[in-house]
Amino acid sequence: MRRREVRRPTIDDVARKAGVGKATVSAVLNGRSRHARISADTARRVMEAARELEYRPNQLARMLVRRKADILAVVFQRGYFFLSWSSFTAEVMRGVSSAAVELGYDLMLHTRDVTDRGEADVLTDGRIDGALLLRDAGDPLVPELLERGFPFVRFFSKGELPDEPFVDADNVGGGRLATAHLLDLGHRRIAFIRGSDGSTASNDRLAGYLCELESRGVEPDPRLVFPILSPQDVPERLPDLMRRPDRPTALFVWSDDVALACIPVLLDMGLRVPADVSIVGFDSLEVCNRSVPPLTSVRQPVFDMAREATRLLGRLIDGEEPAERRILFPLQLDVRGSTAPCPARTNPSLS
Amino acid sequence: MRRREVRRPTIDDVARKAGVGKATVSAVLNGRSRHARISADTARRVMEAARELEYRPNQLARMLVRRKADILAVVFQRGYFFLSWSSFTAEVMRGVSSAAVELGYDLMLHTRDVTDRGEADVLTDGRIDGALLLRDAGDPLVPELLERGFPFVRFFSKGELPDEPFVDADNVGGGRLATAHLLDLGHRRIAFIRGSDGSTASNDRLAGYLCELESRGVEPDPRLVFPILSPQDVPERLPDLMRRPDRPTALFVWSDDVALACIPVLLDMGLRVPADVSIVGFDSLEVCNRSVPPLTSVRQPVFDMAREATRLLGRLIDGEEPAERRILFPLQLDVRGSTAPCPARTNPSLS
DNA sequence: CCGATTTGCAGAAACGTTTCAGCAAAACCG
DNA sequence: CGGTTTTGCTGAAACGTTTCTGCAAATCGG
Repeated sequence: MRRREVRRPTIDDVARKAGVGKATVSAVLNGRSRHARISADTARRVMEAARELEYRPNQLARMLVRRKADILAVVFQRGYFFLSWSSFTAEVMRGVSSAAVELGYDLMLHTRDVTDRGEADVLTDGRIDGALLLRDAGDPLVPELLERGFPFVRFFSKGELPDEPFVDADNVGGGRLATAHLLDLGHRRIAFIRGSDGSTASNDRLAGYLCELESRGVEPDPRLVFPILSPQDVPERLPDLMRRPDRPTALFVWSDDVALACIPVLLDMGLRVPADVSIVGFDSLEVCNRSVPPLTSVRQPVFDMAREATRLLGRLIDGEEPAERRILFPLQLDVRGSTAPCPARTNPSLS
Repeated sequence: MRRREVRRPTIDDVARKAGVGKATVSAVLNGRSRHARISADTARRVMEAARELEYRPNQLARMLVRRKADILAVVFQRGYFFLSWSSFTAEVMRGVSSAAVELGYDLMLHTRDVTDRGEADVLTDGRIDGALLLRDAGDPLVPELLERGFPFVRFFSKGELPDEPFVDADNVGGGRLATAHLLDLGHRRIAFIRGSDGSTASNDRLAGYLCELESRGVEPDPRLVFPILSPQDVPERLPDLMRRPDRPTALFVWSDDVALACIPVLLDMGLRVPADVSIVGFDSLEVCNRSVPPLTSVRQPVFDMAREATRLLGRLIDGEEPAERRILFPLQLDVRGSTAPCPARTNPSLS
């Protein structure tokens, strides 16, 4: 596919052909001319020349001089992006791209394996106007970007630093909601399947779970807080929890993707859902309706949150001082088919 | 987050600080100096100055003058990317990014809603060195790019034009493999669930299915070729096929994602898998092992194919004339638990 | 020790755009 | 009609790199 060495026409070619200066061409093509007022006749000539030459401005040159790339980066936890892509991630990307289209941005995914130090460099090297960050708590990238004054918004995790813009859900409240639902159904041995240590979302949900248990006078059992980080790990890990003699009668799982992976594994162990074990997920993605049984889940407006985060980033890039740079979305519970009253006989803690 | 207006240090600043010309700085930092030979002492001074100033070259300027962006685009069928992201897509991206890292490329996803005409313009505007295309048959973008001499590789679809580089699997062979397996199990009423009309992959698998049926003397029934384009559509569409009195005893489904979505729906209809209905998927992704029952599927080396396509693209960008610019991967069948011998009594076409 | 070669570096051009400052000509005002 | 403002456009500077050309100084060969 030898690259055809026909030089693409430049703005000079258009200017020459139309018999005007290139400043005029630029003004005509960009419309927004503060200084230059263009006569209708000249504009027509320029347009015609551009059309005939099939002129398309070189975006790199534009970006360089305008100091604006019209590109946003989406930065996930290192390695996360392609390792454990999930329905959740897809929904995030849908929300981001929906807003990006409206604001006129393209999206970039950084895949190069860079050191922590290098990561901030890569983001601030001019090719990108701002970044959406889905990163763990205590990430060194965040203070680095903040210090450099590079526009970013953290989403689906809580901002930790003063002045750090973020969009998150009320995960503590969500944790309470799910736990309260299971308690109301009579469950007492409720396990919380948590995610990564660094995930503020998972940690907040855990906090809500503990808080609700205590406020209802149920003693939390630390052995019922059980980490499963990804759907892949479920077949191997979950049986460890469920084969205990005092196994839980309900699972509150930090993510829909993990919760959905639990169902076939439980079935395989001879445990029916929800007759023997109730499950509550988190996010309430569309797939929750398609599982058998449909998954009860705390609804997080993932699409809207991603959208809002992107718009906030847009405002920050434009140099606006948004009234609210820390946005918290409320949560609510979608009760579906995966939760049922606690089966009295199989619960050793009841008698 | 007012953008700190500290000007980033440029190559001039480094040159001044080190007391050398900027050509020297460039030579030192890039190493590969054909013309310039640098003394060890000068190199040290430059490095030191760069470190002290925390100098990071502006990539835009580099890209402009080098006429190289070190960025690859991944271009899916319009709208596909975020609408129906799936395990398959994730695997594709894993393969692409794996090769991209090795070759030193970043990845870009185009999300802006552009017209067909505009799409080629966006790709060739200088921000990107080459593109990986996952597009339907007869896509107007392809001849456009070919004519402009822009480097691209089509993957997971068959190249149609002369000289068009592509990486695909032997889908006809795969279709025969799956169909033969079901025929061997005694099935005669085998449905083929096909994807989009434009998908060469789905069409080739259909061709293989028809070919194998005929070569075994089984009359193909056109009513058993049934389109379901995405997992979301399964609950609504599949019952139409399976409620017929002469319903098929086996499904050969064009994609794992759709095949996996069929299992709960069939269960819901009271049909056991594989006792009542056998299912064969396509791709044999890792998730096939995690379903209940595990999904029999034609294995397509998605990761390797994506990787190979990316490497081919790399060579095309470098202006090499690769020996083979049309790569076809062979397929094989992974028999798992979702296929079983045909149940004689429930198949009206047998007697 | 003299011419030829190599070494080490600097200045300037180039990449293709946007934007700033300027400048004639035309239009306007009293 | 003389001065001010507006109109319509142009040339040059700027963006921050890489790379080409050139040129002294150092080294080498005999």
